[in-house]
Amino acid sequence: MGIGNVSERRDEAPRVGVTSVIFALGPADDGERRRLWLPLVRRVREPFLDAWALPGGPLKAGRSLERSAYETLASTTDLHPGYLEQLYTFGDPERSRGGVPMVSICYWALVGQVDVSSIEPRHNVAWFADDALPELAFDHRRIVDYAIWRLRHRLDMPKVVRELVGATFTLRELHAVSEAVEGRPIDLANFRRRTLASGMLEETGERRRVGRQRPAALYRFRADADAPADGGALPQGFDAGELSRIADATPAAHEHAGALSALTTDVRP
Amino acid sequence: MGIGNVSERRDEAPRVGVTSVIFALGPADDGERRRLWLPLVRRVREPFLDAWALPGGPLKAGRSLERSAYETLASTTDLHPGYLEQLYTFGDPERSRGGVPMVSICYWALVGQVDVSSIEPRHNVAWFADDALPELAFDHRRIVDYAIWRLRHRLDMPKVVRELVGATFTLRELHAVSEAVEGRPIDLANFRRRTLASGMLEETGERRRVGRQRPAALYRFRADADAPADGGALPQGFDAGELSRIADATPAAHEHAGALSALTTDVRP
DNA sequence: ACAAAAGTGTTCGGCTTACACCCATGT
DNA sequence: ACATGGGTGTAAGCCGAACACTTTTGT
Repeated sequence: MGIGNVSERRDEAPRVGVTSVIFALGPADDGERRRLWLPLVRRVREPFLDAWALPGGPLKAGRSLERSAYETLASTTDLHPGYLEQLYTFGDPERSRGGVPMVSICYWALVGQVDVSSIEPRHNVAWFADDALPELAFDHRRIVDYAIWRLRHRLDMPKVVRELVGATFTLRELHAVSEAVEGRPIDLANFRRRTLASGMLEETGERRRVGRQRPAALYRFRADADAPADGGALPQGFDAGELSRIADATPAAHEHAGALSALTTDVRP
Repeated sequence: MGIGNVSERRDEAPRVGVTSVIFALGPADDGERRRLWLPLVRRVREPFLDAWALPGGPLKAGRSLERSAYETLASTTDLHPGYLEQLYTFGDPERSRGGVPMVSICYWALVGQVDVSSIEPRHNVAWFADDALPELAFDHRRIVDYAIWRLRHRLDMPKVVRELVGATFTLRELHAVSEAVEGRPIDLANFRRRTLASGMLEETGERRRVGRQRPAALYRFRADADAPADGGALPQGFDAGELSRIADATPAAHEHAGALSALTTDVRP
């Protein structure tokens, strides 16, 4: 893989791949703020041999972009995403740095709350906290930063938040999630009022006690809270229900699990 | 082009194209609100033969996505865009409706203020006002709606607004542009205060008289107003200066003008 | 003087912020 | 009683909407 053949490769037709930034919300370690975790894949080829990279795979004919992203997720994490949204398409021919010219259609996804230590380790896959990422291959660091930025701008969407807190939750739990994603402290009293005033929540009637103090009211998102306030017919992310339909159209997805786990988007086998 | 070969085509590898939604700000017709205009291309092939569609062309190897979009623009309008931003990538295999499975990387662009009636007519290219569009091929109507939505959310960016009003302008002109893009009336007095309070404008010291009334102060955007307030290293649109560099890397662009004018993204020759 | 546009003031309500405070519960 | 978290109150400040108003200019 010398430098000599770079100029030849540069004229090849670009390959198309789908790359995913996958987020999971980690547990609350000893009273600290919770963190976002994401799985990375170790590269087994040049360029960037042995570096960590975002999971990805080639775009296969006959599959929608979302389904390709879904399959990538399933094969690298064995988890089913609860939310999936297109992020950006990168295609600068310089970005593959000696590899084949590559167009990467990037997605970001949520897989819910995960106890990272309990995930069964997989070959060449590891999870990292968002504030302790290693050096990444290609321009993947930029892509991760962009994905985090997007997630932070989606905290007003029930589709997204529901995936991070579960179906029912106390306002304090919701608050903790917001602080974890925003990466900054948020006044609890004001958060409470603002959130209730949004009209997106309803009480379940039940209560939950966390420590041994007064139990807190449990809430859920109203069924009609997903209606987009702004533009209706615009490209949106997919929530768990929509994704299950995508998954249903992928009957053999689990059998192929692992087949892509050593691949990353920006190189072909 | 019968139905019989659809299933065969479905398994082909997807083609990649670049599609652009191009906006120009039309003149103020007899005191009415100004409108956005956009060029469309008449299809010369099935499917959707003779329908209007967004201009586009295949993604060529060795070119960045932006440069491909830039070339598409130059060849269909003979105008140089002053702003260019990626919109979304569409890739559902169903969308080509009998054509070859197609991935379209969509961009939107501004080409400044245009007197549509003075544009020299081109074969198979025509300009339409945004509120009087014809039926569009494929899912192009959705793409246009999304592009308009995005433009409306970019009115706080000097890069974008500068392209619509020119280098210097009165507050009333700026106000008229905002109303045209937002598609709704905006209180002039409040607009004036809000805009000045943003700190992005500075007076040129000169004045301009439009009718025969009191002349208005001329403003320009401050040189440092382009600094993104939010995320710094995130994918952004390209303004005129950055695009000129892209164009410089495209020496033969004008010679090829017209070569793509009859193409649209979702079909290959 | 009048018309038309430039430009200013003022009031109102909604929403965010900061922070003090009371309430419920188990040890 | 007291600690801990659940939940409420309140005052200050910012910002946009609405709209009345003054100023400047040419005819």
